[in-house]
Amino acid sequence: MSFKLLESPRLEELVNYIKTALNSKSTVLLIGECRVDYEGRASSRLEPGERLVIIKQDGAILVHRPTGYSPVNWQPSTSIIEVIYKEGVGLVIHALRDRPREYLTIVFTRINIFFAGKLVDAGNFTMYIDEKEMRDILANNPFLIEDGLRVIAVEKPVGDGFVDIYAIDKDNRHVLIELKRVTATREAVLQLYKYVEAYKNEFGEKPRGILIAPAFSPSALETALNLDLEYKYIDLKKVREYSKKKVRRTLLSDFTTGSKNDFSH
Amino acid sequence: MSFKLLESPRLEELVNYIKTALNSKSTVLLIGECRVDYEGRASSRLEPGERLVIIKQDGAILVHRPTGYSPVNWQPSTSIIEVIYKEGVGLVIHALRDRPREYLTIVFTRINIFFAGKLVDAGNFTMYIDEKEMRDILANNPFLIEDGLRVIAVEKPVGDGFVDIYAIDKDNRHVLIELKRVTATREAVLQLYKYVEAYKNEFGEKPRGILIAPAFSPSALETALNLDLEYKYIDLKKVREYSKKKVRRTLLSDFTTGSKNDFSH
DNA sequence: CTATGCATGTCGATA
DNA sequence: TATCGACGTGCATAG
Repeated sequence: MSFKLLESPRLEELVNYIKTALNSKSTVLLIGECRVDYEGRASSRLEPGERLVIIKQDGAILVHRPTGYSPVNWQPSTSIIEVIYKEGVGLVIHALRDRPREYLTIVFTRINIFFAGKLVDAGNFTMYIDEKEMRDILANNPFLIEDGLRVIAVEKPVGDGFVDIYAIDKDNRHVLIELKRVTATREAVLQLYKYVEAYKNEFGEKPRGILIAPAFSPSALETALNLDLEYKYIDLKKVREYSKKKVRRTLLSDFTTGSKNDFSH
Repeated sequence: MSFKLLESPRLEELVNYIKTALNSKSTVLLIGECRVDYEGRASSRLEPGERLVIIKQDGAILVHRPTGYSPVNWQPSTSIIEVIYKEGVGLVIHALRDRPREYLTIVFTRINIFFAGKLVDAGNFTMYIDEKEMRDILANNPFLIEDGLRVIAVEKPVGDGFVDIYAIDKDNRHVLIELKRVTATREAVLQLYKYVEAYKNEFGEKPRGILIAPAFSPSALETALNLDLEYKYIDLKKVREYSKKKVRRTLLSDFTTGSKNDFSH
């Protein structure tokens, strides 16, 4: 990684550093005092304070306060970025986004740290269980849901939606299965209900509706009961064992014991 | 702002710097090569690459790749953070979150930049139009919706939800109004439909249902038609004019003209 | 503390 | 390109 680092630079001289960095698709970090205006789908104003501003290699901009997960202001990667020094005002960074049309303006009155560097990051990112994979695993291993279940289709179009799994049970009844990877809410039950009703209208036969999730909110359980829908708890750890991707678990104990080989590949 | 900045530090010596920084509730930035494992609601693995890691003053952790708005991995502010140097492995940062129980592990094999500083940020943040304010403005100025409309309540409980505005029209018909600050989708129409149906069941009278938004998706329009619901376009700029908060617009021209007093307060 | 719905949601897939 | 649905959604608020 090649980078440029400046401590407490003068704002005037920084303009060209930033422009150069942006032109060469570097990642820029600025730490200092600024205020921020945003105007677009909504509008906001952030009064002066010390923040971290990140301008990424694809033009994404993040303004982070010293606390919290979310950036207080931002612009996704489609931005056009201008950098100007205005005497008596400060270092002005202006980001324009098309569709939706949005403006973001950052005005620095002091900068403590400037960093610009080309980060090289080709590392692969794998998410091991998302809802799609959970669906595929259960579709390929329907006994995890119920004995004697035969899966006919995944993402079967029903009404104006798609039910996750469509199957026939051991008594030859039709089954619509809706999956949630997290706690199922009433919304999930209503979604399943919509499918069941649409299926009934479309195919003339009322199917069983089963909601599968690792947990259920009370209102979900109540609604399921009222709407004559079934629900079934699923153990994600168990599902994960059937994943084709090998998942290497990282445990807290890896770091609290003295073992040195936890990360050997 | 007091801060500590190190260029290409040795990982061994960095451990104490980081611990000290975290203890004193400083914001920590690390730029270097790392890999990341996550395990919780889902699991993920990020192979080695150069990234920016932010540990905020409240314990929020963000791992940012050189592109994109979203952090590739993160932990919100409820984390417990451990920092360990493991010979032959690297600098290990471990963040544990309760509820939901989630583990995040970052392993640095090289660090180019270490920054730790106490950012002072008391600046006020104002969002000028969110849905709540849009609702209040329309409730206080119902003529913006329709002539002769009398608002009875906002956030009126209907069924197991709350309709944004409840009103009586000039013909004394009951009206349920659902607001969207952005393009209304079919989901928004279905939500309104739920309220209209629930109201009918609860109060024995079928109310008018009006969906108000600056734009509508085709399926929203179609669904509204099918479900006998009304829709009305609203101009957010017009609504904004009735806002009690004075909005001072920040325009691109502010920075492209020579004026120096654009940010005077 | 849980449940509910908004968000400048963002992001990917799809028609 | 617009629309749709998922997300490790996060987050505030109401009950």
